[in-house]
Amino acid sequence: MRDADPQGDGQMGEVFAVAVDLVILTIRDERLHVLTVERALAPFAGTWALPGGFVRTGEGLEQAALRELAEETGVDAEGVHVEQLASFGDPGRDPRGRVLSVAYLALAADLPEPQAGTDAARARWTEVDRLPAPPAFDHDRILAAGLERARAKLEYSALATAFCSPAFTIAELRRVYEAVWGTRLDPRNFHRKVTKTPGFVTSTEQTTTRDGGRPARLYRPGDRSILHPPLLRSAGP
Amino acid sequence: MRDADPQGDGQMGEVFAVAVDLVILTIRDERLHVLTVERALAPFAGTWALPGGFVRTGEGLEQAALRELAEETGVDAEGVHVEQLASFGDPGRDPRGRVLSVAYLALAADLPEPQAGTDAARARWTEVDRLPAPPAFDHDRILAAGLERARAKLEYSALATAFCSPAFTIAELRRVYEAVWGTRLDPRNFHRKVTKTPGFVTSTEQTTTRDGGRPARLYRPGDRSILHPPLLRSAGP
DNA sequence: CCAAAAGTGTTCAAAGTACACCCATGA
DNA sequence: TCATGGGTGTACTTTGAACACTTTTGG
Repeated sequence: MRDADPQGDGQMGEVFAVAVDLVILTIRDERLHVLTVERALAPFAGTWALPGGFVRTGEGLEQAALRELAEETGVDAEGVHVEQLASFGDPGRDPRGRVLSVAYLALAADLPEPQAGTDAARARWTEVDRLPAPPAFDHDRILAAGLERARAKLEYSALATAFCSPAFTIAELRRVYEAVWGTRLDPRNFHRKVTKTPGFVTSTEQTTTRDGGRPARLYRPGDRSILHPPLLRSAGP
Repeated sequence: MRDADPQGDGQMGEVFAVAVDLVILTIRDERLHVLTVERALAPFAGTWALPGGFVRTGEGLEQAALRELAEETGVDAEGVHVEQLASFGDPGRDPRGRVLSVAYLALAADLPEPQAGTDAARARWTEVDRLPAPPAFDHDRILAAGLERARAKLEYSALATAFCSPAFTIAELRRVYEAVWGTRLDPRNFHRKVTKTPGFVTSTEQTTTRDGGRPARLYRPGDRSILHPPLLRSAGP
């Protein structure tokens, strides 16, 4: 099978168009938001969708994702976490033909209001649990996969720092967890846990009072992406 | 971008062939093995590769993965865990043209010696840390992703039961962890931990003496796929 | 001064670790 | 009988949860 002509005639392999779609998450006003666009053209004109587009000739997948990210948000890859999420390629998911979409998950600190890209689509931040249903294509499944991935990875990785500005306080990091998980965490125990997990955050000498009260020390992301031990959501009572 | 003709002319989107490749893992002789094929045709004739093939017209991605799995192992999906792993589609990864490969991870109980599929390729089980280097295409990266996924998921999911026969003993389950992680676990504490994690395994009334010694109770996989609390690899001393 | 948030100490409970010990089989 | 692995009890250590308390700023 592997040896069929890759430009096959449909016997050994169908011809696909390949798109990248992005689940771009950020935290605004202590709530989790996703970047959505309103489709201008058919199919699904007028309904919301995830930003994305086709992979160009000679372009890598992640390269395409970063290009779309820049087009939609005006942000270069600097400081934004991007990882591949999953691929969706079942027949019939796009009425125009056989389209495989490679979904990417991007996590960013609070970004400026997005600029519409070169395509005529209005982009905006939407709170994830106030989305109008349903989106174009199978983008509800893609978004669900992105949210699940983000929620799970907060537990055992240092991913939460990707939602923070380059220098952040422990309280700001805690509000990331609270927004993504929809829970409340004890500020004092959280502080201890984070600062005692090796490689999670590294202390700077600076402090800030931007949250009011006593000055809080500023931290930068640590050098480890996997946390041992993980920060577990409690199973609940 | 999303609105380009999906059968585009290379301006708005390149034409891809889409393949599925499988990382099929099992445990034989208490060691982790992966199913490999020896390529008969160019490119990379004579080198090992992961089993896989092109997605056919009108065929879903997982459907294609299950078909390849059946072709290579003679096993139907029954009792085999299959999940999507990641996609690899950078230009140049296949000398024949632009090929995107959607990799799947499959975990199975010890299977009979594989039958070669319809393609002229010899398939066999290979111990994962005794693989001759390097494989065809970027299959070393795909395999590495599969191993990492399997190792990580054992911690926080009930995935290990996918490596066991339908009725298994706790010791057999423990040997799965030991093989995949390459560690030793205390049989007594492991037993308690597994049987006290709700939904991990469900007890049957039967016992077996196939491992020698006192009869061991047989278990079936439980109803939960996510474990709370997880079975953690220790960070080490 | 007070309010607010940062950060530390302390206590109790829950979970993990190590290992002594008994159990039920086959040879 | 002994060897072998299954399974339980228990003591000790580590971690987590709850919360009283002190610290350092702004107003």
